[in-house]
Amino acid sequence: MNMERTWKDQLYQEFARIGKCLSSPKRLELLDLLSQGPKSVDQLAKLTGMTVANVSQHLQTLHESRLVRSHKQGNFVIYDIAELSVADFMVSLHRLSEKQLVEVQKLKSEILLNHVSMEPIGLERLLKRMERGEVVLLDVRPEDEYASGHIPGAISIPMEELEKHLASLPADKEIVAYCRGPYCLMSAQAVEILKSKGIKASRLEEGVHEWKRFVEHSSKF
Amino acid sequence: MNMERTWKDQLYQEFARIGKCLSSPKRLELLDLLSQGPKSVDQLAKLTGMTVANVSQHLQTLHESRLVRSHKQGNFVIYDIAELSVADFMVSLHRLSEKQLVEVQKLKSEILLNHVSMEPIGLERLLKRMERGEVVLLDVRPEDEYASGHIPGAISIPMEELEKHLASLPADKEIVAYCRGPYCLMSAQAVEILKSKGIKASRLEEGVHEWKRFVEHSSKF
DNA sequence: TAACTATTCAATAAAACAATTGAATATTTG
DNA sequence: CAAATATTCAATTGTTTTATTGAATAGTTA
Repeated sequence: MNMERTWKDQLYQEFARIGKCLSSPKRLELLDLLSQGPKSVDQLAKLTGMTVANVSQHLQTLHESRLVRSHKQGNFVIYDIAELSVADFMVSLHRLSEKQLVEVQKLKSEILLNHVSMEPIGLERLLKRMERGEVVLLDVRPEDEYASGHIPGAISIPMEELEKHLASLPADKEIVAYCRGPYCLMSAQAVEILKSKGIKASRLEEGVHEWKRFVEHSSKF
Repeated sequence: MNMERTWKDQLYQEFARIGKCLSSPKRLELLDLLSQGPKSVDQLAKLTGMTVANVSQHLQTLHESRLVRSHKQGNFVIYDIAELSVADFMVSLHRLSEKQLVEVQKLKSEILLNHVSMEPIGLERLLKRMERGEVVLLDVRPEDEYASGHIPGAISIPMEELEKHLASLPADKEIVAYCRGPYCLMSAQAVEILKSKGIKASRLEEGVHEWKRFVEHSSKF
């Protein structure tokens, strides 16, 4: 049988291994969560609403395709994305999905209508205004996610502690809140809380990886 | 039941629709071929070694996820990628697969060992040498693929016509051949033919989309 | 060492998928 | 209008995949 054909078949078989990882909604959610920082199996189970056994199984699939890696820490097994490029690839997938599938666009806009008059600020404008000291960037993700990577200049106040720490925010400046990315609602909730306290606030749709891609694509010279 | 949970489930369901398209080797091969230019169903069937019915089925899956589009032309249905970004996404997938899966690296290097002493030229060096007029870039894909997009400055001689048209090549310059990309072997075969005729030649691994990405990432200023 | 916790393993049942076949449709050509 | 061609449809089969359950393992703490 044709040599070249079998070679191609094997090659595409391999590409499809990565593809198979992306064919389950739950696995995609796991990859997104791990993109924000390492997590244990039952942390992931709680965040996704899956059973632990189920999560473990999915993680092994991802592991076999080298998209995640793990190490043992005491009783826990901590999973992490295998490479930064995996997170970047997830951004590509989100972008493509949003561009091609109206359903994604619909879902996104529909949820933001629930969160009143939320015109998001763009990355470019945000960075300019931060330079001029006009706004404060607020990272509302859990502390450990902030610790494993955040947009430079952002301060960290996890969602649950936001109401307690309102005082520590500069009263005169506008607040821009961000979280895990375009499909995470924490920042939207944060903005609502801030607004309800009379603080001027807006939402940054992008997360760390979207930011990273932005600076890489715009700062070449 | 939790509002946010159902929203996320729907959203990731949609992302996974794109993922499912990428979970079959044959569908990936179809996407790669269509990235090079529009093709009819049985053209694709011949190129991939599948039955026509099977190809048609896969194409419909891809169509439902808006990764390809089609129009009727006489008796034929011509399929095409829906967006340039689909081709770019495929490049991302290839890159990620090659980075994470040793199997892909192995398959790639093993086939290039069959093609004698084939040190490929890099894009950067190629473009410089083209500017200086030291090399001629040769596109060995079928004419219509060249017509629907090629690296600027390249001349088109489809693989099958190469031996006939050897005379039309400048005798004093080195030839660099390219084809559909890193996983297409036409350019390697072309180089072998050229070398056997005593013409100095080397292979460019990259195809049109890899080139496009290269210039977009390096020419920002 | 015993109890406890986090994770994985193994077996199962239900659902989704892929390849195959032959028939049906639509368009073109003689 | 009949024959030919390209594609799609529909039904079938065998294979993979997913979620679920309960048991097994490995490491920790009392």
